Amino acid sequence: MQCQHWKKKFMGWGCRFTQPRQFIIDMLLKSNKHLTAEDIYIEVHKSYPNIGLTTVYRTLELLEKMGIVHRLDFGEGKSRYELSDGIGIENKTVHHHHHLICTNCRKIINYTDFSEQEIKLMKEIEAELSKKYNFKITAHQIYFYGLCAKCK
Amino acid sequence: MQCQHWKKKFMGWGCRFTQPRQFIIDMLLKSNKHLTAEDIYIEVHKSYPNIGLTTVYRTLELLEKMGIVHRLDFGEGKSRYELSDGIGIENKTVHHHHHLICTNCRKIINYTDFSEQEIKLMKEIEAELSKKYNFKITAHQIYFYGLCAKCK
DNA sequence: TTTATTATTGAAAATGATTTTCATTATCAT
DNA sequence: ATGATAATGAAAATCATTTTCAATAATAAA
Repeated sequence: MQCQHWKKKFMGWGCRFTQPRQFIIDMLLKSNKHLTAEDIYIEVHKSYPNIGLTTVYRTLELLEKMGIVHRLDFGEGKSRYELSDGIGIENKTVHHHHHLICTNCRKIINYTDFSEQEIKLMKEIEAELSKKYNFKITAHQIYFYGLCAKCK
Repeated sequence: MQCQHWKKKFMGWGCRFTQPRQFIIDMLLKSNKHLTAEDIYIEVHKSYPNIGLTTVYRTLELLEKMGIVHRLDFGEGKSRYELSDGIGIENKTVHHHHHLICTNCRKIINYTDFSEQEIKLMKEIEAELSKKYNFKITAHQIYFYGLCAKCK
C-alpha cells in the first residue's frame, strides 16, 4: 500500500524499497500488537516463504533509524517493535500507550487513556528538552514499575 | 554497611544475606553509573575474586524483585542496573533521571532537572494508575526518542 | 556446639536473540 | 541491456543470560 510513498522515503535514505521490506512493513501496518522479530518472520513467511530472519532484523534496524518503527523492551530478553506514532493511520489507537510492569511476575499492562493534562505536559516537556539538548524528539515511552494486584 | 538492615530485608523475603550479595550491593551503593551485570562482576571480582557471573545475574534478579534495583534498557542488547530511588542515600542525585536516546547513533543523554510541574504531574498520574489498575507503583522511567544534535 | 536442613554458590553447558560473513541475487542508473 | 551497488539468505559466530548440578555456606534444630 502506498508503494510510491514508501519508495520515496527509502530513496531519501539511500535505500531501496524491496519486496522483503514491503512485506515486513505491511505486516507491521496490519498488526496491532508488539511484535518480536521472530513473530514478524513467522507471519511474513506465510505469504513470502523466502524471507530470512536476518533480513527481518536488518529491516527493523533500518526502520528504527528511519523513525518508522520503535523498539520496546519489557525485560523479556528480546525486543518488540511497533510502528511509530502517526505511521499507520488506521490503527492509531494502538500506538502511544504506556506500560505498567510488575517487577515480581513481569505482567505488563498497557494503558492508552491519558488525561488531557498528561498529554499537554508531555508536549511541554518535549519542547523544553528539545531546546535544552538540541534534540529532535519524535517519540517517548513511559514505564511504570511496581507490583500488580496479585503480587501486592 | 548497615548489615542488619539488609539482613532483615532479605529475611523478610525468605532469603539469606550472603557475602556475594553483600559485595554486590556495596558495589551498587558505591557506583553512580548504570552498570551491566558484567561491569558489576568485574568490579566485585577485584575484592572478592570468588564471585561468579551467574551469582551476579541471580542477585540482580532477586534485588529487582525486592524493589532494590531497577533494570534499564537502552537498546544495547544487554541490561543495565541502578539502585531504586531512595536506596542509596548519598548518591541520590544519580537516581531518577530520564533518558533521551538518539535513534540514529544511539547516544544517550540523561537528565535530572525536572520541573516542579513535571514532578507533580507524575505523582498524580501514578496515583490515578495505582487506583485504576490496582497496582502499587514504585518507580517509573521515561524515555524520549529522536535525533541528537549531530544526527539531525 | 554439633548436626540437619535448606538456600546459595560457581563452573560448565545450554539456550536464545541478535550479528556477521560471504557468496548470490535483485534493483537502479546509465 | 549493462554495470555498479545494495540487499538478501544461509550458516556460522557472538554475546548476554539461564539452566544444571554437585559442592558449599548459612540457618535452625537438637
